[in-house]
Amino acid sequence: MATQRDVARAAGVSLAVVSAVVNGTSHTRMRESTRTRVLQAMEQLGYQPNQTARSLRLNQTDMIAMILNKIDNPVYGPLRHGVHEAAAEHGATVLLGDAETMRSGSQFLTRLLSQGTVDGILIRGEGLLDDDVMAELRSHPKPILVLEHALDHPWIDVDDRRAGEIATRFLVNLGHRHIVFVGGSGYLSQQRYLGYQQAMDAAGLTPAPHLDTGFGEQAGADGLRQAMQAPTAPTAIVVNNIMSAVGVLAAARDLGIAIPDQLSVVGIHDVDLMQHLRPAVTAVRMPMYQLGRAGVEALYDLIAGRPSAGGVITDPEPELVIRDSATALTRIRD
Amino acid sequence: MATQRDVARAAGVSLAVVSAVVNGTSHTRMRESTRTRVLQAMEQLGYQPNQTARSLRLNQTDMIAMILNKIDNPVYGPLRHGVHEAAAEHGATVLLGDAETMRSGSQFLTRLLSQGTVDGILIRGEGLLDDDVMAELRSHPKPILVLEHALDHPWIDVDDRRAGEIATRFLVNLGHRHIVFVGGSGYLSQQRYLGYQQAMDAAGLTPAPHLDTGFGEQAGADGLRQAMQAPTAPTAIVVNNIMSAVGVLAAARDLGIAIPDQLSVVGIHDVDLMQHLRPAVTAVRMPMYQLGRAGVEALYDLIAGRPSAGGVITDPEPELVIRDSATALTRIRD
DNA sequence: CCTTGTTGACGTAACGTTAATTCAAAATAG
DNA sequence: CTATTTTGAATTAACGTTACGTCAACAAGG
Repeated sequence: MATQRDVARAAGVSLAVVSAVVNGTSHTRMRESTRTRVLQAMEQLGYQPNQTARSLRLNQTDMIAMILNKIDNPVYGPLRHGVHEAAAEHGATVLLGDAETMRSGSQFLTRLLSQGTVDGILIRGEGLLDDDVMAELRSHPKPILVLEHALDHPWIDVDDRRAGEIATRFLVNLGHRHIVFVGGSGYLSQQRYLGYQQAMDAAGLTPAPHLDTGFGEQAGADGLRQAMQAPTAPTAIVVNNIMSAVGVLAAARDLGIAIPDQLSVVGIHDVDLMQHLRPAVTAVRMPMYQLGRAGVEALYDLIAGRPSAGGVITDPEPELVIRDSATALTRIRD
Repeated sequence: MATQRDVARAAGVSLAVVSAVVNGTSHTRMRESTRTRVLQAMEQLGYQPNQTARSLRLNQTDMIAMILNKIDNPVYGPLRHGVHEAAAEHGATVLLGDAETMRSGSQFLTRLLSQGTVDGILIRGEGLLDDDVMAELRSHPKPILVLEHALDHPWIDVDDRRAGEIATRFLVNLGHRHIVFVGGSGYLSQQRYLGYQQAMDAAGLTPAPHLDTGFGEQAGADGLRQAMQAPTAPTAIVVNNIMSAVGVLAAARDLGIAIPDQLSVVGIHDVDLMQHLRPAVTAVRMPMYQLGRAGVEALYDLIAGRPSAGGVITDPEPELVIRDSATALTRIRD
């Protein structure tokens, strides 16, 4: 491949001029005619800048890493989208990694920890990385931004507590009095549960304990089964994470529980899939796209050494998307 | 951050020795005591090799790019897994890109096209990239391997035709005679349809035309609606791509069609989600993990200038996973 | 006519690695 | 005891960029 040296030779100018043409540097000036001559030579030789050399020289790679705990969870679609878009605006590419495959000594981690690979790291799922890995990451010379609440790192997140509250209040307003909160574990789920509690308290209802059965479809099924074993069965259920809603629907079907007639369901996080299930699932949509964008901006603040605007994103609030899985309580229970 | 020069100074040796210690080069020899002294200095200074400098020197980045057309399609989970794993065995990291966001001039593309960013490219969804983008990619100096049938590039793929055949034959063996093939578009879908045709022909049945409604949930719903408008309604349906199965189930529910009693459904590609739907979806599982691994191996053959073993992966055959969405035809129709 | 400023460019030193070459000292051979 | 080989290392030249410093030629100002 052609280098700047080749271009310089072909255009009959010095290296410095070629570099200046490539970068539009103002320091090194030249005649317009020279510029076009260089441009032509570049065109003719098919010159492509060498990123590696550039990165070495500038000590900056224009790449950021994003670590997610389960990449193909559809809730990350808009997040990824926002991150990629905002990164592109900063001229950067995104190196995507899955926390699940990030054991200590993994290739991805080694790559991150060696110098000069990325300009910064975005991470969601801090809780899922073992301490060794986090310790190694913390030793990373480039900034790290956590996309969820974190104690010892700059962080930014959507309003999970509020989402729990919105879902619950919606059910309360529909007349439900026995509402359970199902699924999840860890800080985020706890925040959502807190929102649930808050809404229950506000309505003068007693919150049920958090059925923290974990994540994914099976967690939803397990949660529903547990919930139905209570002395007084709930008439509504807030599902902590959206893929668990699939499991809730399946388990309800298996148990002969009609949704929404016998049980109303509201999920937290909204994905395309939810409108294609039957019944279509009512869910609280989180501003994940905005989280992605804001995350990148905050990271670039850090990279530039500017103070970074972190904390909870409140501007686009979590938004209730009403579909078919929740309905007003008509039968009087209890 | 500490460089080899710092380590050399601290250990009282030359740069060459440090480099040799880092890489275990045999050419530059040293006393064991010197080696440990260097190792200690590295430890003490927290030396991390600079990837960028290494890449520049070696003209190799130990990164490969993988381009998918819709990253969060769950069918890609195992593919990604296989690719990451095999890449790790080659000491490489994977740069993941989405074809959807790869327009001409996109950041990701620019990055790929500039020299020295990746050692090779894996791409699935060639058909989804416009000609400009493909032309640009083709000019890329590093090898490209296509993870689906391609005319003008080395390629490797799972056996889509066989999958269509397996799904269809299963339904034929269950006694179905009116079987339609729904969803998809493009080469891959066509292959699957070919398999469908083949199985129909083999059973002496007339294949229905390909209802190529596209991809995703909506495509499934559309396909089913179209299929039911035929003069004689089908008793079974092969769904070209798995996420469309969700749409088929939803549309069936909306139309009052009981699955599997009135209509048997078999999907191509299997994902976790399918066992959590009701009814759980019978599907043909494709060896995507193996495709990922084989793809990386083939790519590294190309990179090393060895002849690359491409073509259709036949070793793990597509495998039928029987669940609840297909059943024997009991009512005599037509 | 000399001074000062501007234009248009060139030379070169890094950035951190790796690997080829060189070389002194020690070990071994004859 | 000298000649040769081996050991253990040091020097140095790239890899392709970028940006600082320099500088000749020419123009404008006094």
